Amino acid sequence: MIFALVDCNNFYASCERVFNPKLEGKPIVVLSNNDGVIIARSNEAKALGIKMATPVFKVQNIIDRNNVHVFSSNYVLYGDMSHRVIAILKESAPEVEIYSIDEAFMKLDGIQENLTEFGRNIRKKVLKWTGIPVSIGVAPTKTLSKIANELAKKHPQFKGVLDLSCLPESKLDDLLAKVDISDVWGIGRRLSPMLRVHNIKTARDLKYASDQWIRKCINVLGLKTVHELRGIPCIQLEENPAPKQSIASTRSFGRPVMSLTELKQAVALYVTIATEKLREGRQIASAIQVFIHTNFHRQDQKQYSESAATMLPHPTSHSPTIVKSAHYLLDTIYKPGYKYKKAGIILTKLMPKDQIQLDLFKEHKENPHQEKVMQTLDKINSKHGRNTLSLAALGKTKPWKMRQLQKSKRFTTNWNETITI
DNA sequence: GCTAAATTCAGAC
DNA sequence: CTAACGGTCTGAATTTAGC
Repeated sequence: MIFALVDCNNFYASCERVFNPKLEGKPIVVLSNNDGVIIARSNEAKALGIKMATPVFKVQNIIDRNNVHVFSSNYVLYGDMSHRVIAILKESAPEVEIYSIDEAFMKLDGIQENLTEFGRNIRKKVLKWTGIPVSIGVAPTKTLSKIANELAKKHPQFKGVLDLSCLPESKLDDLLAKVDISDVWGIGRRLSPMLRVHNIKTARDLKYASDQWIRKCINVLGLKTVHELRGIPCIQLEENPAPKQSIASTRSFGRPVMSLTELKQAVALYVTIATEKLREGRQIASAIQVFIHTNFHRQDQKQYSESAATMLPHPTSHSPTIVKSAHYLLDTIYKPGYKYKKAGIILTKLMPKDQIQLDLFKEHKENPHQEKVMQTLDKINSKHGRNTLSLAALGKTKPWKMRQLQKSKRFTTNWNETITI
């Protein structure tokens, strides 16, 4: 088998740069929702020592001194750019798995061409048509293609494309010996230190670890990783992802929230967001969880964190019904006197819309009227823009809504935002 | 003491 | 100027509940 992993370089930062070419060569960072932490950096920002997931205030002086350009995250823009990149990949190979907003696996079996050349062509095309630079790693397993991609990105001599599929074993091992254990797909912050203690420090060390030991000290996923490093494919390409099992919508607030009224407005908004996704996937939810908590980072303030869950009256995607349940749960967990920082809802026990499990003892049919109302609402909002029509429960002012002070325009999806001067 | 369900942990990006 | 630290999702392991 031959896999390719295509990964957009510094994706969010690159998207910002496409529509603002003056930023070429300049340091850029993109912030999380609520402008709290750094979630993407251009190469220039990385070179300044700005690390991933750092709270902005901790590197504010580096930002100021070096005139780093700072953006709030603009998911509408990034999502649209992602679609454009994926569309090009899909016309280049028959089997493509969209792995994340900035990554895709491709199956390259049966391609006669030299695979490095093939990769270079894709790279050129994506850059020309979208403005986004990508790196491509080719290998006999997904895990190795991830490593190939990392190496392609890191070492300029590969010009963005590295094919490990035709390398002799000893050469491959030399490369794997240069890959830190924490950079192996599936080895995270708990396993890396544990493995290092046992003298497994590189991808090569892990490749030659004993199966029994790995099974005992990690788990079956660890074993799969090891086999994949040996070139034995254990993780298949998933072109059609399984339907979602849960849908969450959770946000930090732009300022502390104390009142139940405001929490209810926020939670109603999160239900709206989650049920839109639910209906888009033609699913319905059977249960809901709600949680609230104070700011964990404020040791000077009293802390409170609670969650609660309930079954919905019947499986549904009707937002007013779900808001009612969410508000009921909020009533049970809310305690006055705390400064809440974050709230969220999670829809669970999802099922396909057309396969409602009928309860033997309950006379409940999905109300066709409710379904119609939701369809009409979705139609209006897709035609006239999100939020054209929304529940009164969201409130009008939303003083708690997240900060996004430095957001770029939605250049590719909104007519009013296409031109900048 | 078993299985099933719920919860927690760890991982990814 | 203040004060300031993401969001979504999955699969396995672990814990708890129900018999």
